[in-house]
Parts: sequence; C-alpha cells; structure tokens
Amino acid sequence: MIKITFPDGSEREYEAGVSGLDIAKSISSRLAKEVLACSVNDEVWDIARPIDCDASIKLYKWEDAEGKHAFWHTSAHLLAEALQELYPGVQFGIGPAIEQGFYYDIDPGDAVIKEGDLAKIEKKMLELASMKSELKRENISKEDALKLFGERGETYKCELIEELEDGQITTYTQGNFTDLCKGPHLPSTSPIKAIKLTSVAGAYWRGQEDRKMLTRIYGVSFPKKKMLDEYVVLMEEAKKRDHRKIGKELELFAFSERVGKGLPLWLPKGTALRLRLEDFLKRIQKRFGYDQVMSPHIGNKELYVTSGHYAKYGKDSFQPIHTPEENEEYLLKPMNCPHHCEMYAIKPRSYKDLPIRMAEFGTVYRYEQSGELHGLTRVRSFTQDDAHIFCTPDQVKDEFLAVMDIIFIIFNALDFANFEAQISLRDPNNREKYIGSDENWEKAERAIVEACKEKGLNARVETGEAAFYGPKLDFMVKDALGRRWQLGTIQVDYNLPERFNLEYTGTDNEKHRPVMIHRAPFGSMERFIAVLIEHTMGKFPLWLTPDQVAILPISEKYNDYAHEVARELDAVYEVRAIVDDRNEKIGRKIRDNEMKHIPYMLIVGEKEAENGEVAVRKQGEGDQGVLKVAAFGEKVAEEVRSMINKW
RNA sequence: GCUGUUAUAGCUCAGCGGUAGAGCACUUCCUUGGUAAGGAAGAGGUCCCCGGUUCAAGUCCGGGUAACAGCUCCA
Repeated sequence: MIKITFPDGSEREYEAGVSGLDIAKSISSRLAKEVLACSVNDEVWDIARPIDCDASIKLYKWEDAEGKHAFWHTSAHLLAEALQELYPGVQFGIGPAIEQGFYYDIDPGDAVIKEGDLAKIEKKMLELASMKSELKRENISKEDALKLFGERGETYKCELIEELEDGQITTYTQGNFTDLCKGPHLPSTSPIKAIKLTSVAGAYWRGQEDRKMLTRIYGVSFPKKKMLDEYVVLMEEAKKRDHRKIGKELELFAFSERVGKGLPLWLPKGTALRLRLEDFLKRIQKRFGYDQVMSPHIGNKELYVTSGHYAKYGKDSFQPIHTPEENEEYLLKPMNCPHHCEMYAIKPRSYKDLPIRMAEFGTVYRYEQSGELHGLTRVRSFTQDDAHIFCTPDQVKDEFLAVMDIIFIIFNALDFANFEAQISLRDPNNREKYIGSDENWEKAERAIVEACKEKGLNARVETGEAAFYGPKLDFMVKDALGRRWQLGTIQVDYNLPERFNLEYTGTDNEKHRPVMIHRAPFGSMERFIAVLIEHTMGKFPLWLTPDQVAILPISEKYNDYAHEVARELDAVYEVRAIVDDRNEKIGRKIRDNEMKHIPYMLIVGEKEAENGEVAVRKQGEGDQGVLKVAAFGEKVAEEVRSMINKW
C-alpha cells in the first residue's frame, strides 16, 4: 500500500501501481470522466501512469491549465498521426501545446500543405479520434530511440534525441504513430471531440533563422463541440476589438501605401486623443521633477558612431542622408538618448545638479523588417514618451522606484490591470554580446531586482533578454488576440555615459561618471494607443475621448440652438461637443452616435430650446432626464476634473 | 527578411473566362420627427500594379506592391 496526499492535506491509502485515473474513480465517477492530467509530487503526469510510492497528488480537469495542456498536447499527436497518414514520408519536428491550442512543426518534403488542406486534415483527425486509440508510454534507450527514428528517416527527432540523456527518453504511441515525447498525455484520443486547425505558417527549425523553415500547423481542440463554437464566437468578438479596425472606423489614424508602410498618419481625432494623453503624462512628469526638452529628427552619423548604435544597427536602419558636403552624413534618429547625452554635456555638472531628468516626446525612425509591421503596434516611425535620468550611482534605486510610480499611475488611470512585468538580465554565458563592465552590470541588475521587491511587483526574470547596454524592466500587456506587447520600459545604462564621457563633480571635487536611466511609461504613443483601443473597444474614458458629447436636434428647426449649446459647452466648460445636424429622425441619430461610443448625447427640441435645457442621454445607459445647459456643462467638467485629480 | 493567405465602390463583401454587383455610407428631393436604422431618386470602379496565356482576363499563369496569420528580429 502507498499513501496518497491530496491538496487539502487529507490522505488515503491505495495499492502501489494505482494511477491518477484510478484515484479519481475512487472519489467520484464524474471526476474520473473529467480528469485529464495529474501532478505527482509536483510533476505533471499522465493519469494512466502507475504511482509506485507515497506521493502528493493533484488532479487536473479542463479548467486547469495542466488539464488543457495534456488535452492539446495529445491533440498535437493526433494531428501528427493524421499527417502521417495523409502525407507519407512527412518528417516531424516538435508538436507542443501552447496557451490557446497546439501546433506541430513538420517537414512535408516535396509536398506543400496549404490553408485549403486543413479541412481535410481536420477530418482525418476526427476520424482517428473516433477510433479511441490508447496512448502508450514507453521508456526507450537512447540507442533504440536513435535506431527507431533513424530508420524512419526522422532527422529532426534524431537531432533532439542526441541531446537527451539516456534513461530519460520516452515515447508515446497511439494507433500507428509513435512520437518522441515526455508527455504528459491523455490516456486515449477519445475525449477529443471538436477540432479546428486555425492556420498554417512557416517556422524555423528550433527557432533559428539560419535553419530550415518547417511548416507549422496550428489548431485548437475541445472535449465538446459546443466549446469549439463558443471559441469561434470569442475569436470573432476579439477581432472586433482590433485597433486597426476601430482606428479606421473612428478615424483615429490611417496608413497610405504612398506615404510608405509602417508610417502612421494621425488623423484629427486620433491626434486630439494622443495629445491629451501626452498632456496627461507631462502633468505627472512635471510633478516628478522632469524637464521637457526637444531635439531634431536627424543627427550626424558621428553621434551614433559615438553611442555605439551605428556599429550595431547601422546596416539595418534607414540609410544615411547625404548633404551637398562631401562625407557629411546624417541619420534619421532611431532613438533620443544620444541627443540627450549631448544636452547633459553642454556644461560642467555638479552632484548638486543631479538627478537631471530630461523628457521628450521624441519621434524616432527604425527600419523594422517588413514582416514585423503590425498596425500601430510595430511601425517604422513612432513617438517615444522618452526621458533620460542622469543621476549618481546612489540615486539609481530611488529614481527607479519613482519611475515605477509613474507607470503605476498611468496603468491605474487607464485600467490596465492585467499587465505582466519582466526583468531582462544579460546572458551570463554570452558576455561578449553586451557592452560594459561586469561590475556595472551586476550593480544595475541588483538595483532592478531590489526595486521590484520593494514595490511588491511580481516580475518574471528572463536571462539573455537584456539590451546590449544594460538590464531592463518591461511592462507587457496583451492585445485582443492575446499577443503580448511591451509597453512601459525602464532601462539602466552604465554604457552611454561612458561613451559620451559624461561627468559630474562630486563632493570630493573629483570627476565621476553619472548613471543614465532610460524610461518610457507608455513605451510608444502608437503602441500604447493601439493597446488602449483594444482594451476599451474604442470606448475611451471621458477625459480622453475625442468627442465627449453629441448634440442631436429633434428636427432641423433646432439646429441653431444645438450649435449654440455646443459653443457654450466648449467656451465655458471646455467640453468637446459635436452636432449631428443631419436631416434624420432622432431614433436614427441616437443609433448612429451610440455606435460611435460618444459618452453623452444631448437631445434638443422645442421644449429644450425654449428653456435653455438639454435632454441628457448616456452612452449605453439611455435617457438621464433634462438639465439646464450650464448644469450639464458643469457636471461633465466636474466628472473630468475628478478623473484628472486622482492622478 | 522567411512560410502561407488575401487584394472588386468610402466601408463590408458577392461575382471566378463572355457588357462590373449587393448592403451600408455619400448626394439630391420628400418628410420636420421626442430616445437604437422614415421614404424616393441619383452619383460612385484603372476589379492593387506590370507582364503572359486566350478570339476574349477582376476571373487562369508569372513577377512586383501592400495587407493579414505565424516564424525570426525589436536600440
């Protein structure tokens, strides 16, 4: 007998060799039906795998990430089995479960698998699933594994096996398909009832650009047909939030092939919104002791040679601008830091001057790979809400903490609750990739980790993800489709001050090197607004939204009154109002303006015009009763004030 | 940059070898209305660009360009 401990601490005895599934059965038949995976001593296992010794166990169902993971991992194997039948000779790469489904990377040889083939593969998968094949787990020696997969000509699998340790190698087999895999898996393919293969794309073998591009097939699967239908609806809903679609509908921004790809055009309403966001940050920065500066959009090539950026990115950037002078070259600025370093260097600095905080909404130009461009989230011309803090090494941590405060103020003001924080450290095994001394790197990395701890920020630590000049803390937010985008960033830099030979005189009357902190709470105006659009679906907060009020005259007879009200709201209360003076019925005007997500609608007709009143309607909530124009203006102004005063 | 997909009216899309279509938006007229689509008429297209096949090409083929999904990259 062995002792099994459950998550609530309770214990039960079972015969040795009992499986997770057996244990579930002993609890309830319903649980046995639903359980998909289990963890045994905190290691995720197949529910069919026998347990031989005392263990603590957790059972995972569809609702648990581990349960879904096993389900989708098995689905990936099912996909591979289908491909093996449909495309004899296909070679397999890897086929894992991912956040939302699974994929399999394959090399189909001479065959080409296109999107049009997915339906056929889906059908084959369902056919195979209905055979309810068991998945059999087997330990295999390295030698046997190499022989087995070698005979099948599976060069990718053999490459993986070569890197595994003998004794640690397992295979899973269902039907005629055997895969190198460490699991865990479902006991059989039978729970897989609904499958959708979502896309086919190229993916480099092992994620390395210089290796072969395999064909990757993505899919999702579910235990119930209804869940797939719900998923499809959810994806369609998510697409409606797409900032590219909403940005076009609300006329916030546009792209023009003639202007150039990746070069956004900010339309009046988008510009108004963006400027308001910039003012919001400027206000906060003023409070935190920042000075606003401005620098040109180009800089002499020598500036970037000095900064080191030219050596690293010169070839992949917009190429130099030539002047009538021979040998004179300028670059579109790819970042603002070197300009700010030169501003620091205009005169001798004392420790009494520090910290110096220079902020600039600086537009930069980066020649991003064409395949990387994506709406407003990845563009070739964008504006960073940039600032550089020059401080003494002792001030780094406090400055870092203050920047984190600014970021939290912004995220709170705009309801970005679900952000993730990531600390990016250098790869200690690849030090030549980075500029700067070991000592400085360690100092900087420690400051970041400590600052996060002090703020109680649960940040994921990634080694090897640092910028070449220093470690950083990034804030990531997901878009409508679950893709992660980096927004706010704080980066410590011991390198540029060195390269620009920046100094300050200390209390000891000696010259010292200041530390530089780069930071951008929004990241870029473009990307931030893109994510904001997807989060709000275009229903921006009252203080930010381009049009706060739409005035709807009942008939054309009241157009003059409507315009009068609009003028008064603007002039007296700084409330932004538009007038819908089309020759349409009131029901129509309400519908159209509701769909534009304008927070307030004012309906004005005979009664209102006579009494200097407006009939108020709130977006999504309907009729709110009648108010005097002044009372309404004051109400909206107050609502905006109360939002702004919170920051 | 790489793999795959797409490109028809301002927008969303149908048409897929034989004279370019729908809904919405737009213009004009009728209507002057009270809380989520009033009616009628009209205008609007280099079917992304360049080549090729064909008696005939939005439609088939090749090459560009741009967008979309993913990979790689992201100072």
